[in-house]
Amino acid sequence: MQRIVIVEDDIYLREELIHTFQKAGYDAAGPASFENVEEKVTALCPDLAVLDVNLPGKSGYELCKSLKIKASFPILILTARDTLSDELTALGLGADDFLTKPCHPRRLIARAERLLQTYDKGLRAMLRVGRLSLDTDTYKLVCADRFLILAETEGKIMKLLIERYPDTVSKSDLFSAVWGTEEFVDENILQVNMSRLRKNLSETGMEVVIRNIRGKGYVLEVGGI
Amino acid sequence: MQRIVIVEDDIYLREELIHTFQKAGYDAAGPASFENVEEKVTALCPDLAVLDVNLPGKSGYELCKSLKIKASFPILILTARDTLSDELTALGLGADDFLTKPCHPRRLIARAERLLQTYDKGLRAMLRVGRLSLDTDTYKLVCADRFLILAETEGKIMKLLIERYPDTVSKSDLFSAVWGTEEFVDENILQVNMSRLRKNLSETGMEVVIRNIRGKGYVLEVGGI
DNA sequence: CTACCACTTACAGCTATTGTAAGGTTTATG
DNA sequence: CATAAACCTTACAATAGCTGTAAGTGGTAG
Repeated sequence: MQRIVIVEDDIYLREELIHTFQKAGYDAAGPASFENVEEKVTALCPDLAVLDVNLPGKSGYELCKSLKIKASFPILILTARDTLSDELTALGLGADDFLTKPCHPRRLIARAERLLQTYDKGLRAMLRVGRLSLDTDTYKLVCADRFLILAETEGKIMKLLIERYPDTVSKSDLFSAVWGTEEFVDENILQVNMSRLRKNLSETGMEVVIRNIRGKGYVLEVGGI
Repeated sequence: MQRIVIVEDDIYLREELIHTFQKAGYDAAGPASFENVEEKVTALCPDLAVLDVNLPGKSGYELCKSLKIKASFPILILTARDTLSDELTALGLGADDFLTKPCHPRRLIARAERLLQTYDKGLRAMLRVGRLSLDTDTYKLVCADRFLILAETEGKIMKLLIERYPDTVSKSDLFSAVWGTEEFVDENILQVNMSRLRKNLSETGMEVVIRNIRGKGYVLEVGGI
């Protein structure tokens, strides 16, 4: 479930926002007091922060700026209708999106979902099996405290093995996934790349093994699962 | 602050563990009821889970196994002294570390810290400025929904610009960081690579600009901060 | 205007990756 | 235990992408 943090001083509006998001299936929460708000927000590891910048003492602007520097999540700014968005951009806040309040809940949800989707793409590149993860853009394979950057062909093999884990992957599936054809012209090329991949895995000392099932294909075996 | 989740059915032991970790400066918490424990644990995005496998109904083993498959955090297993760790490994739990209870708080903290450190390394490779992040192993640069994989030289330049953000970085600093020498033999090479880097950034449509300060050096400017 | 700093493009050497070739090892089976 | 099929490994050459050099253009301060 995706977590949304609401930063809003008006208690009624805050509860309403939280309720709106909860109804929409999100894990929504918001701090009641504003001491160390920044820490409170980041500690929650939210997927999205909804932030009212018209907080008491103008601190909302500062909070937005400092969150922006470190945040790994998008920020949706709520602002009173009479505060021009030009003013906000002029202040260099540059949030991911703006919305003037009061606003229709459906409009808010729609904007929030757009932001969540956009930011999610960055994470979609990560495949995971147990403590093993693979970045399918760079083919960086991480396992516990070790990592390994695979060449493209080896990376594609690893990708399929992880996607199909814990099932055995047939050779023809590997051929179509890596070379785009089932009629493998040279049967050997897969084995050569398997060999290279296995060598890399063992040289890095990763507890990851690719086991061959005679006549069936290959399976991934991850240590510590 | 790093978050540690405790899964322990004995209420007294649970509170003691939580207290121990809180005293040590961690954000510790643990669910009181065991419905949907798995969801509850993952929803908290912990940096470490401490798990008593002797939960009622043997469900502790199942929980550990299913967490292990998806978890991005290490798991420290607590087990009664009479349950042999061999039995645990035999069950294919393969946790990141074991500890028999009761155990000395300092011992527990030490083990936990070792695990946190180990897993942290994978994240240390990530530099961040606002919504911009750089993996210094692969030089994958991510900004909002776009990404770009930089060549080594361009990546090293980007790395220094991010590390020094928002300061201006002098040419000689760039030379020593990228080529390891301040006496830049050919002044041009830096500009060539700057040119390539800028071209890549703009072609990807990233809101990231490298500005030249005549006679001083270069600064990074990230959109949306 | 001019000297200096900054930018861009083209080119050639180098390195990592890839597929081919050839030969070795393991495993199932009669 | 002999044989064939499946699987594994190493070496080599072609290729593609990265890097620095060269050479020339554009912009700015004094």
